[in-house]
Amino acid sequence: MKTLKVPEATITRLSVYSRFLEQLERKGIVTVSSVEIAEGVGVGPAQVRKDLAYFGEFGTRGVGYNVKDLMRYTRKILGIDEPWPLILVGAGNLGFALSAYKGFNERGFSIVGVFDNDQNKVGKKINNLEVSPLKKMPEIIAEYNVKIGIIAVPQYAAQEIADLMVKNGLQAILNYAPVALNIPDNIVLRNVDMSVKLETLTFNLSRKEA
Amino acid sequence: MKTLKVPEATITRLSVYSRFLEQLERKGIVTVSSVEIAEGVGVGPAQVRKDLAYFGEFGTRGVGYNVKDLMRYTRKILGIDEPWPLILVGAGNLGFALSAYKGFNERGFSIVGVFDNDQNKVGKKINNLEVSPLKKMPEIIAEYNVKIGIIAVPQYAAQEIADLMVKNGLQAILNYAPVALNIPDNIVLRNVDMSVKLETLTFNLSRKEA
DNA sequence: GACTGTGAAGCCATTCACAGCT
DNA sequence: AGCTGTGAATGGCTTCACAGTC
Repeated sequence: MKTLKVPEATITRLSVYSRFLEQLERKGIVTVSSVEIAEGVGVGPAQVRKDLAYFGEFGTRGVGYNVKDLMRYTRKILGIDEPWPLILVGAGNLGFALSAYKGFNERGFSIVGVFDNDQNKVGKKINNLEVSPLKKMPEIIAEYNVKIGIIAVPQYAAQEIADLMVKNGLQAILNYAPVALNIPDNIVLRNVDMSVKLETLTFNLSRKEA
Repeated sequence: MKTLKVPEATITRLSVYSRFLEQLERKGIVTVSSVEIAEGVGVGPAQVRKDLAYFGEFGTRGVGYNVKDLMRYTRKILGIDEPWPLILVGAGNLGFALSAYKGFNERGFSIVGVFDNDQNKVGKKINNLEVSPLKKMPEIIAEYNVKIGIIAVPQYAAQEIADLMVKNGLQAILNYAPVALNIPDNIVLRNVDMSVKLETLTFNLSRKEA
């Protein structure tokens, strides 16, 4: 069992396999082969086996993988065998969108605090949670033992929020603001850009016509 | 000027550069170097130059790139020099989230129709647009000359909607349902999974502790 | 002197192909 | 016979390093 240097792409796919396995389990399917997983998620079978091989030997030769077990393993590897509390900063359109989204809960995440420094937004209910002022952040983080923060503020305010999150002890940040954040490298950072994927679509559409 | 085999990763970065250039332009900055772009978006300078080189020679040696021009070029390459009308299917939580999100508009996209086959949702207002029944899809597509559809329905309904979109002549699909869709390969498809990025965070957090 | 554009080198991820198990 | 696990081969993206231009 190797441990070092797992490609980021492998983690991404692992997350997809994990969700696919859940669907199989719900259908009562007991065993699955790498070919079936591959077809289900749209990658090659060798890729599936390679990805899993980074973490151990989960299958049985001649048989395949036990769906329930493999699902548990993938969740464990991804670190979602236990629930994660999140805080979200930015109660604008995107922040509202994110906190209303149920998909996070299904994967073991729950937003325990929403913050904004706009007085007009503080106190408003957003998906059953009251929007709090930024100064309450340390309190909520301590109460729920939060490690992960989501940034959904405008670009110009993002760095300031990131600094605040780091100062308050968060260890990972998911950033939806379209800007490169400057943070210590012991903090895990991922950036999400909602319109990038749309732009890869238009790139390909424009190109097809040319 | 080469044309073939542009890596998908290059398109993704191009989209990021394009947004960064917009910010520079708004600040009134006239010229920018590959090093500055690289620092601004978090990649290497050689990467920036290579990416741009796929599409032409936009810079001046010894000087750098003209911000306004390069911004226009990138938008042109990405196909977003003209606005794109979109339709969205699925008026649940995620659909609402997406249609409320202003970031799409800023990049030249506008949702011109929201559909759902749930009678309880049809007729409701969602961000100034009335939710329509699926059978109105052909009409809206024709009226606005829509080419791109967004799928934001539950996993079990996604394939059916994809088929419908293809039948109605859409040429590109952005799929938020966690399932591998089966569509003709002349249709451009991209999948978005909202929780994958969160799971790469938890993977890294769990690993750090171990 | 500064910075772009690019062939070549280096590196990393994916795919192949088969040995090994059931 | 069927399917996993994996070393080796392949392919592709990224980084280097420098020639070319202003």
